[in-house]
Parts: sequence; C-alpha cells; structure tokens
Amino acid sequence: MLNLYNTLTKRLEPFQPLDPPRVRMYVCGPTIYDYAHIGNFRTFLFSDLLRRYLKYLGYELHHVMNITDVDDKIIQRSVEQNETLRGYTDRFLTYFFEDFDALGAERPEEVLRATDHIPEMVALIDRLTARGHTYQAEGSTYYRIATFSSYGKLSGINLEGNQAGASERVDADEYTKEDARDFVLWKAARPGEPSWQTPLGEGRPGWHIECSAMSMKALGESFDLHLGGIDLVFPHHENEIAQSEGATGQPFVRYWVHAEFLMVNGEKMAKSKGNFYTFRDLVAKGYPPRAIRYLLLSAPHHKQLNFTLEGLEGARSTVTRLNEFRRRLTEVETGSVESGTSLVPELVDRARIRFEAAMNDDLNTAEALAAIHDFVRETNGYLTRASVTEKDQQALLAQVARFDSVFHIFGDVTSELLDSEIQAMIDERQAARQARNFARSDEIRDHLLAQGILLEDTRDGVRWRKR
RNA sequence: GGCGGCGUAGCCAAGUGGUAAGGCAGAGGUCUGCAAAACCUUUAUUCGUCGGUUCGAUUCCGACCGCCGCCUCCA
Repeated sequence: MLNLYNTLTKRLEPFQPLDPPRVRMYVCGPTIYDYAHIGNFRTFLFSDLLRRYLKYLGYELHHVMNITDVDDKIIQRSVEQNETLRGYTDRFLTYFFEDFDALGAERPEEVLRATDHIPEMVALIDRLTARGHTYQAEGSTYYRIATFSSYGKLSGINLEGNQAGASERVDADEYTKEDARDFVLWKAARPGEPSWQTPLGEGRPGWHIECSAMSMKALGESFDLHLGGIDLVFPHHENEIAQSEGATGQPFVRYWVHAEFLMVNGEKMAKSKGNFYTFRDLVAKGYPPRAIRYLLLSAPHHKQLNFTLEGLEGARSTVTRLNEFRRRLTEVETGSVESGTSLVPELVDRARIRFEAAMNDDLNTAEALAAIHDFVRETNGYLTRASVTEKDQQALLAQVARFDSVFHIFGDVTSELLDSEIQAMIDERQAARQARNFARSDEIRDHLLAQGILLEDTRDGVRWRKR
C-alpha cells in the first residue's frame, strides 16, 4: 500500500483513489517564458516517478499537466522578441517538451494550455459570482477571500497578517483590490497586452483560475492527486481550493503532494537568483540526460536536494554502471546449474520487496535506489562466480525491467528520443571523449612498445612479450 | 515579525530509542598477457554545540550556533 505525505492533512496517508483503478492526477506545469531549469524539472521528474509507480502498482493514470502560456513575463518577453504571444509560447513549449522527453519523462495523457481554455475560466468565474465570492473593480474581477471560511487550510497561512517583517514587500500588485489578500480572477485589458473579449469584459485570466478551470474540466470537480512545487502551496494552491470548492461546494483534491526545491550552494535554484542550470547547459557540458534524471530523482521529493556538479559526475558514473550491468546481463552466457542451487529467485524477491517497501513509504527514492544498487552488486558478484540458467537470466532481466519501469535509469545514457540539437551536443562531447581515450590508449601502447612489453599491435590483435 | 524545514564521512544522501543504508570520489587487493569492466576489503567509535530524559540518543526534550524556504512572480 502506497503511503503519501499529504500537505492538506499534514500526515502520511494511505493512497486510495476515488475511483480505482483509475487515478486522476493534475500537475502544475511550467510557465513557458524561457527555457526551464533543472529545478523546475525536479518537480516534473517527481511527477513522472509517481506516475510510473502508480502504473507499476496497477493503476490507470489520467494525468493532466497545464501550460501557463499567458502571464506578465511571457507578454514582456514576446514583445521584446517581437513575436506574437502564440508564436513565442509555441516555440518555448517545443523546447520544453524536447527537454522533457530527453529526460525520459512520459507525456501526460493531457497537456492543456491556458489560452485554449478561456471560456472554461469565464464559466468558473461566473459560478463563483453566482455564489457571492467575487467583486469587480476597474474592469477586473477579484476573489473575496473573506467569503471562503476555510481559506488557509492547505498552507496554514495566518489570515490575521503577521507580516510585519514582510510588509515592505507586500502589495506590489498593480491592480485595485479591496483587501490585500484578495486575488485577481480576471484582469482588465491594458494597452499593448493580449486580451480576450468575454462577458467579464475585455481582459486576460489571472494565473490561479487557469488551474481550477482546466483541472476540473479534465478530471472532474473532485479528483485524487494534485502535485506541484513546494512554492506553489501558497498562494497558488490555496487559491485553487478557494476557487474550486467555492464554486462547486465539493472537496476539490484528496491528496496534495509537493516537491521540495533543488538547491545550489544552499540556496533555492531560481531564475531570479541567477544560480540555475538549464537542461541544455548541462548537456552542453557533456552530461548525459539520464544522469541528470538520476540525480534529480536520487533524493526523496520531500527533502531539498543540493545540486553540485560533483554530484552530477557521480550520477553519470552510476548510470553508466547500471547501463553496463543490464548489457552484461543481456549478453551473459547461460548454462546449467545443479538443480536447487540457484540463489537468483531469492535475490530477486529480496530486492523487489525492499524496493516496494521503500517506494510505498512516501516514495523514498534513496532507499529504493539502495535496494537497486545492492541488487546490481549481488547479481554482478553472482554472475562472476557462477553460471546462470536461462531461466535465471530471464528472472533477473524481468526484475531490471520492473525497476526500470519506475526509474527509467538503466537504459542507454543517450536516448533515441533526443531532439537533434541536443543529440548533436552529446555526439560532439562523446566524440571528444573518445578521441581523448584513443589518445590515451595510443600513449600507453607506444609506451609499452618502447618498453618492449608489447611486441606487436595490429587490428587483429596484440602480441605481448612472454613473461 | 508569522509559519515551516535543515545541519550525518571529500561530495550527494537514507535512516532509527539499541549501537550508522546506498551512490560517487579515494586507498589496497583479486581477476584479466596493458587498460577497462566486475568483484572483495577499506574510508564517520560517530550523526552542528551544550545540557536533560533513558539501562541506552544520532534518533525524544530544552537551549544555543549555523543555514534555508514560504509569507511577493516562482517547480
């Protein structure tokens, strides 16, 4: 039984979907104003891991991810680039999914763009208005938080304020609100900004309403899982609850699960801090996508993970080792074994049980990976000591496949799914590395020839001096 | 100021009231006519500091030090 830490209840809870074996899951996707950095991808790889593990457990996923394709930064960037909003976001959406695919993440069943769902948002705002949760000011529509009594239940935010130390930063909002805590549902059009003509007036949607409208459209008014980065707990997810439950009167989401930050030198990796790496930065430095995936999944999602290049080097070694292991297992020569002497079934069972126990414990990936590593080491040792039957080999390969269906880290470090631009970067790096290796082996060979240790080195083979 | 989290070997990092997983890096070794791979051994008497509870604490409690996050757009 999978247990998940639920931000809403602040407890570890057994996961029970509303309508098994279906699982309806919504993930807050990217705002595509630029390339995503690997901190962003930590969340998306976490949702990929959860998705894959739920499938491993036999659930049927209906996984929805939104794309925020209209907001202040996007508008600003598209104007700077002299592109239309749609053209600009189309371009960065393409980049996003190139990276997403290269990182081995499975595509959600549905990817929904905000600007494709303006009518749904307007309809939801209408429902909120009918229930008395909204007010208008200067052409914009706001949510009146005072009308939603359980506001704050997700984040534990104190509505009484207590922002003395934060007061200088509060109220940078350019729109007119009755109360600083209220948030905008529909923003009145402003000159030079994209806008939509709707019954609410000409304007564009607020950020929070997108997710409520799209998630409920795709998954219904109540659904199982809602994921996102920890920074979305407040105000985004708190506001989603206010919008959705305010409109429907129904419980919105059963399990809220949040991914912690990726840190750099002890600080949150963020565009605004300038301490970020994009996926492409790292590929250009020669790191395989699979190593990046491994690193981002190597610590449990509820803990901050400190990113270092040294750690990424380690991840590359690890992933190479896993890949070699699977190849070795695939190519091993099978033989016969005295009946009843095979240790393989026990080895496989032990690894699988430990792996599942770790994953069921709120997706403790560190422990699950430890189970995989022990399995790999023990199997490698077994392979060097004894021959395996074909049946053993199949059992071992099947177990590798089970692990890999969840983590997706055993494959080639490069991927056939890679976008050509990314693939080119990798090819270049690999060619350079190979060249270095050749040079090094040439050096060694020359040295050995000079020493007379090596008598001959041809394509067909080498001849060594007899000892 | 309010709320929350973290501090474990060179790096990343799990974990527990009963004596420190795993990966990477390092060292030694086995095997292979070099190398690589693989395997074996080894690397924290100790888990920020100081107290307390306990037969026993890294794990519980308190204080302190250091760091971080949210409260503002943010994965």
